[in-house]
Amino acid sequence: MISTKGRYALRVMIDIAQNSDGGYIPLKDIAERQEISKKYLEIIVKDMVAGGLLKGASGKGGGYKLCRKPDKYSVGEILELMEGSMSSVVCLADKKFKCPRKKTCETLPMWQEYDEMVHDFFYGKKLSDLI
Amino acid sequence: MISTKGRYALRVMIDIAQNSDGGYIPLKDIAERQEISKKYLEIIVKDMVAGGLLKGASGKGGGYKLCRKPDKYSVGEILELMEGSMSSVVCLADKKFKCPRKKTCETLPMWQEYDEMVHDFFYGKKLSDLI
DNA sequence: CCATTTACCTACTATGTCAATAGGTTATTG
DNA sequence: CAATAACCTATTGACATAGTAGGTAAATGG
Repeated sequence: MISTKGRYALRVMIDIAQNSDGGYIPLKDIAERQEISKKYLEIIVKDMVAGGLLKGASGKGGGYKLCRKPDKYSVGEILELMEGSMSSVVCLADKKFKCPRKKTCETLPMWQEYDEMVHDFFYGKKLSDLI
Repeated sequence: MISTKGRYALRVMIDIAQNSDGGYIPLKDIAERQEISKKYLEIIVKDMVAGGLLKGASGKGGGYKLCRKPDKYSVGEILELMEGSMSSVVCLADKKFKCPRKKTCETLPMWQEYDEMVHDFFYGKKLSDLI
């Protein structure tokens, strides 16, 4: 299940894409439009800046803006940053996780197939497709 | 992320399908083969009986067996029973959840499309496909 | 008929994540 | 230099996960 972090992040991106003319948008405005607590959004937006999705600027006239054009962001990239690994099972989420049943596991191929499908879906969708 | 409940349930089903000749398989045997705590499996298997996936029998010669042939179980049915709703977002998981942004939500169509894809994937896969 | 086997039942717990809230400090600019 | 806005650390309540613990009830083979 996608948590608020991923969903809100997506909405922030869309909000900025729709309301910015290239300048910075203060978080206060985004929070009001999206009806999400500004305090909570601060946490989310901080991760988005650290992850290279947004650029932030302090002081008067500051706020947040996109780093790229909307068609250069995939939804998968945004979700993966906020939600951590998008893998369906631990076995595939953690590279260091060495399952002793790996060779004989009857379900692993299905999880792999599933993960691939999900990956393709979300990385195929661009931010621009949502606007 | 699929939890142990869903994953273990699937493994129990496969284990029974592979090791039963139509008779009951004691949980002790399944737990040993699968290397999962028997105590924990009890909880899982209990839900599976209640959900109509397995049939249980007490006493000597008892245990668990499948109710149907493996090709009559879909993976989706098993996962949905153990994990609850398979929906990607709250908005779609809870029928009673009335989102005030439903009409204007830019992301909802994507979640719907995603949920449909996931549903088709897991309901298309049968238990017999995993054996 | 009874000891053994097995399912079935209730309760508890440690750990972690989610979704926030609270209260500050730093940076920028009109 | 005051207002604006990002940035930072810490805390919290609620809930889910992944079990553990210790029993009772039912069925059967000897």
